[in-house]
Amino acid sequence: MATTKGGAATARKKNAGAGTGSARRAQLLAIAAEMFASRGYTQTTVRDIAVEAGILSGSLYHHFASKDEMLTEILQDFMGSLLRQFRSIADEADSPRAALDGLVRSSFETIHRTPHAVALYQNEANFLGSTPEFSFVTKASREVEKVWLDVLRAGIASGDFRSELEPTTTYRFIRDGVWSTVRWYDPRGRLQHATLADQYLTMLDGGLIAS
Amino acid sequence: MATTKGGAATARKKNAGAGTGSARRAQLLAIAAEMFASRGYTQTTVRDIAVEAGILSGSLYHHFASKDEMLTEILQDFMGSLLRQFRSIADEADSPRAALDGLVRSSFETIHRTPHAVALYQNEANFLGSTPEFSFVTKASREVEKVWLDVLRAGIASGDFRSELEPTTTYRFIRDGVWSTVRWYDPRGRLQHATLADQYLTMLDGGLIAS
DNA sequence: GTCTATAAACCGATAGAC
DNA sequence: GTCTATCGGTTTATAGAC
Repeated sequence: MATTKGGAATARKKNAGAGTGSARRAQLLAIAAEMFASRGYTQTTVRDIAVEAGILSGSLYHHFASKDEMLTEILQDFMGSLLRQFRSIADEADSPRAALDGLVRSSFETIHRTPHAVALYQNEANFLGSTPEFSFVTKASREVEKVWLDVLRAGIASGDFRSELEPTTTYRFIRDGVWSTVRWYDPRGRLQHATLADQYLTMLDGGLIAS
Repeated sequence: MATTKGGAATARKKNAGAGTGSARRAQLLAIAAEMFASRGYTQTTVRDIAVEAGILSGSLYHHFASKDEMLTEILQDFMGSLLRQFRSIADEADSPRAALDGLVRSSFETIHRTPHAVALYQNEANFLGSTPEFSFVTKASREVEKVWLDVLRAGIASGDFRSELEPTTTYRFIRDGVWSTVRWYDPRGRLQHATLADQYLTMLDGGLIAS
């Protein structure tokens, strides 16, 4: 744990000199993310990742200090960019309705763009939350929640959203309904992510019951 | 695999004679379910379960042929009773609206009553679906989907539900939104499952947007 | 940057005594 | 029904040659 950054520092140094970007490191992380997402973090062995990358398991430790470090880096990159994305959408929206619409569409876009990271977060976040090493995940989740809650509360206050809705519970229902999509959505299938967002917003905005 | 039922048969035999019910077996399964749900199936070791039960890991194999068998039995009991429950609700409902209302409320009730089994199904179903031994889970899931889809289609056909909704996608959104609740709902907390169902149905029926 | 070789720990499962 | 004792296999991770 104390030597956690050894391999990483070496890789970054070399990369900074070459100027090509740490392509190898990023490539290995992409492989790891896909396998972590599809078969689960604990079910994926470092051997599995190495074989998929065409090297031996020991060689992975030249790039990463531990298996945990791979997961940490994947989730940190994901949570960081997600939070920035959500904040900019909420900041630039003209109305609570437009903000919520943008947040939902951005979420489906994210599922389309980085399904592995989303699935990983979706499947392992609960377990990870209990270990101190991954407390940053819980922390980032709370920041994201704050953004959505502000939008919902503003909409209820302005009369745009129904006042019967309890903000926190409503947020959780929406969040889970949207992110769970990653379990069955196929990025290469015929159902486009924008269409999916349309369908979800149709249901969410107007409800199920015909008037 | 061939001797899968050895331990079980022994336990049931002894139990049938004593007439006390296979209380020990059920108790061990309850312990296993809770640990599988809270820290994940693969992250839970047979040693963990044994310690929690106050025995040694080897002793578990007197009751169960394998760790897999414990998971199978938990999920089989759960999926079976869930399917029966859903079918009876759909059959006895007077209208599509009443049927959907009943299905949703019954789901929240199930989360309240057996949170561990729900969480287990929610967290491991995707992974389990790929192994032939647990194909019964996927099969039961499809039967459940059929019940919900019939209700949604009937409601759209009768004009009770909005015709813009695509049944399959709508079902998945509802399913995920409802079942995901298990991740944050506390059965012993102050928020009752019936209240939660009310809040979800308020959002689902009428939508977010104020009229 | 990768390979060879291996350490150290852990896992599921078994055989047989009590 | 539980314990003692242990086997065989797998896992993460390390040290050092190339």
